[in-house]
Amino acid sequence: MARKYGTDPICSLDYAFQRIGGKYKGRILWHLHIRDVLRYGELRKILDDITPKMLTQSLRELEEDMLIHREVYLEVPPKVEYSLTKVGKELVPFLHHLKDWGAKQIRKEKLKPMKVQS
Amino acid sequence: MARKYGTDPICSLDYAFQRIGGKYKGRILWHLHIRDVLRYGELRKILDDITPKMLTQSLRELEEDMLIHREVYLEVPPKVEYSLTKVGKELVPFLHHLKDWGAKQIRKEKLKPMKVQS
DNA sequence: CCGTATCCCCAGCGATACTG
DNA sequence: CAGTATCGCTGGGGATACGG
Repeated sequence: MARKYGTDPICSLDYAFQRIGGKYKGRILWHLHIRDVLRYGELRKILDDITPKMLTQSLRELEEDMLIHREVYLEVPPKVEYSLTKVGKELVPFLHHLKDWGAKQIRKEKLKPMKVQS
Repeated sequence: MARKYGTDPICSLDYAFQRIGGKYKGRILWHLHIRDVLRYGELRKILDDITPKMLTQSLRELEEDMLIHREVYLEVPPKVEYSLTKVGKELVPFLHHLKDWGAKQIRKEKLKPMKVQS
């Protein structure tokens, strides 16, 4: 394999986007920040638009990039917990900022449709 | 059309990622921050791995989302300048920190290949 | 409960040529 | 100079079924 990402990163910004880009990674990191520790099934419920395949895939890549930690408990029934690593936690302020920015834009959009009026 | 993005955003974080995600948008915003104003041809040179199609497409979407401003000068030869809007500038701290984070990870990776040694 | 294994689709991206 | 127009590809993502 040797190529996890489509292309080599052009710069550090590119590098960062390759790691936290994708459809679900931002939200996964965010919820792990909010709840601190989450089990596989909990993540699946929270991100209720995700398939098991995509969830596993996203989690594996985040783990490989050292952004999250995976703790397996050898029990019956099995139990697996995910949490942010130190490196992953360093991204929290930025996710927060980005989230606030997004919320602000959404609020603005909601006020716009008034454009078409007499 | 009516659907510029594949899916409706699930939350504000999702919303934000839909706007600045994609392969080039982050870098475009970043360079507009650094250089303040850039012409089409200048952007094309700086992002030297981009095709005119992708550059135009990215710029149009960023403009539609009010993150950048497009100023056309009716001259011969034609001249078009791009710059960040107020809303776009609000993303700069985020991009800055994300870039620093990326740079830090890259530095770490460079020290790792020592793993395979006697 | 926590995942794999398959198969498939499509939107994002790329290459190239052309134009006001 | 600053873009369009066309066509083609490919890998990220989706649906569904199954396994330890």
